[in-house]
Amino acid sequence: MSQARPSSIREIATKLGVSTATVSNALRGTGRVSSGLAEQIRLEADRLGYVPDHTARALRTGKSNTVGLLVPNIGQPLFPAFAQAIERAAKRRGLAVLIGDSQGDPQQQDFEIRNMVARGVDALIVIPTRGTTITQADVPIAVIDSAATTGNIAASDHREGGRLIARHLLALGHERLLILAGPENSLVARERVEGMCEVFRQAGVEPALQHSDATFEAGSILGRELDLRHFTACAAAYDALAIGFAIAVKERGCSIPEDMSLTGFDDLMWAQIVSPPLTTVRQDLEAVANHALAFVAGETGTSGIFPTKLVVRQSTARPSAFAKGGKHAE
Amino acid sequence: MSQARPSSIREIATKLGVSTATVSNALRGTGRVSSGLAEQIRLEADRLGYVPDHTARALRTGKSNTVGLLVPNIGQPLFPAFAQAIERAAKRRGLAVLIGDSQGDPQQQDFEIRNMVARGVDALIVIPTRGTTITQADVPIAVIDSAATTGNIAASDHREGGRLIARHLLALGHERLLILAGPENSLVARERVEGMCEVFRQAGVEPALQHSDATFEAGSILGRELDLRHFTACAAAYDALAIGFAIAVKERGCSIPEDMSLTGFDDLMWAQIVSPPLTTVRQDLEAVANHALAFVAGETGTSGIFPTKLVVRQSTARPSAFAKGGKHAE
DNA sequence: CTGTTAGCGCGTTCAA
DNA sequence: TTGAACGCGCTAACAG
Repeated sequence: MSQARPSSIREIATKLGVSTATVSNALRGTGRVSSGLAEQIRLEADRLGYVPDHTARALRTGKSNTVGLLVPNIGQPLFPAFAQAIERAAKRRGLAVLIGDSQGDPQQQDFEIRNMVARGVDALIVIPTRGTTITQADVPIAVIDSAATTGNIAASDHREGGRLIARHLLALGHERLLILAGPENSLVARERVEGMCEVFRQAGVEPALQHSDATFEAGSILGRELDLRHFTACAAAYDALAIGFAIAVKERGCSIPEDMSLTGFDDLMWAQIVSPPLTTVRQDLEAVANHALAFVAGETGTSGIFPTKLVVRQSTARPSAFAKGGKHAE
Repeated sequence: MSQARPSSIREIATKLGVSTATVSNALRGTGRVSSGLAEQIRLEADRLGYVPDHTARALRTGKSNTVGLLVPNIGQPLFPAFAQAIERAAKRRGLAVLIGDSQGDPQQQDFEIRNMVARGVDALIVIPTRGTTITQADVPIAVIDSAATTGNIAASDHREGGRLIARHLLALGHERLLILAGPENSLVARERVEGMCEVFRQAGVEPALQHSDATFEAGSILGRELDLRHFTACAAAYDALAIGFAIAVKERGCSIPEDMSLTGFDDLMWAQIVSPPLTTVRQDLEAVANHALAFVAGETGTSGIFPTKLVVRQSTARPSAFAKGGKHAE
């Protein structure tokens, strides 16, 4: 249907008997071209369905108008949400997004970074795989991780999010707390947990910490194996963890929130569809994404920390301990 | 840390007193270069950390080794899963993936296609937004939709998937069926539903069809509003629909699978975490993705239809009608 | 058989 | 407004 050779700037130039430079100028509004001629050129370009070749332009200008986005694992539901936010922020700036998945592997991550730079991305947005630091590359990099990460550029205020959760649970009257703290080497998880602990300790409450992967499965295992009798509430550092935990403890006859309150973190889509819907903390992904893009676009030179929001649903309630004297089902 | 100007082929050439052509030949193993010289060149390239400039190479060769992936909405959980599969398949072939989201908007979709072509992608993988046809572009396009779509290149056998569901429900003894058929203009949904209906009708069962969006919310509304008394089982064309439905009917006191069996379609991650875990059909995303890539890479010229798999979980059971005479709770 | 020269591709940019 | 150089890797034609 369409010609194999898309028309070039030269074709237009020849047809109108002008130079390629003039066409280039006219089409981009740069330089000085008489308005009449500019109009003709635009018309002819339209007629030919001319589309500038990004590749050639990139070669000449050194700008590809493409950013690379590197996520740790796009299979985990938070990252598609991030990717979507970043894609939107990029589109607003006329940038395309080259996506890569490090699949949880630091080597893969390094490889992808190099690869993307070689492919001429103007900048990189990296959500680092746990426990890794980003090696400087030849392009601006915006790291999205935790405020504590060296070189972090955009992040949610995970620590404050942890505080929100803790205050919520304290306000409900919980004093015997289990924290599903996630992986020990995750800075994000650490921030979340420290935020919680800080508030709990100020209230004279010492929570029990339990580390694990950040997955649904890990939560499920903990829910099956932990001794729940000592706790009236459980705060997880990730929704996935909380959801896995919820399902496992329900099978043991522990009902949420009657026997135990439960909170997550991230407000994944799941959080509202599990039963009971999960009280959790939502990140402002749009804001984080936008700041990351603004940074690599040179619009700002500072890093941004963005507030999170407590989302209260039905998985938290006052402890039944008040009524039942601390006994749990089973 | 690193020099701003990545070293070029010329730099190596100058340093070794040879021509750029020789360097190019040596580095890519083409042409004739004595093995000794080739080795030296490779060493020097290594020492300088030389990385060929993809942009320049792309301009000269007309190949960018990049494919564009266009999804309808990356917020919907099936598409990240697809994206991941496609990214893997692309990586195996040394291709990078430029990702775009049409956000359910046909115009956006058109724009993205043009944009990606202008950016020099070698090929496009498009999962079309509902009810749209892909306009031919100047690069190979692999459309992933339904076997019935004109120009479809890779798809799961949605129709057979529908048959699997129907046979499963029939085998359990269900004869009064509700089908949540999804959007009327979705070819994928239509295939799934037709597969079901075909089997049901052969068994002399006429299911009731209910169209709606493919979303969790739509399922939820249907679950609240439909009159359930006539049905012992409900088969949804999408997991999201089934899950929304499940939660709504549970609130009405209808329990699954005791009062009503329920099936979904796609085997999203959610399907196993809702309660009860959902009986559904799983697509072989890897196979579909791989075929799409194989097609645009010219490895195959045919379209591929890939089998789906029934995943039986706890949302389906024999109808209680046998025991209770067809009465439902409420 | 080994290596070089010259110029391509295409939009941008600068001196004229 | 323009001609010509430019960016950088690739490649056909050519020379040693």
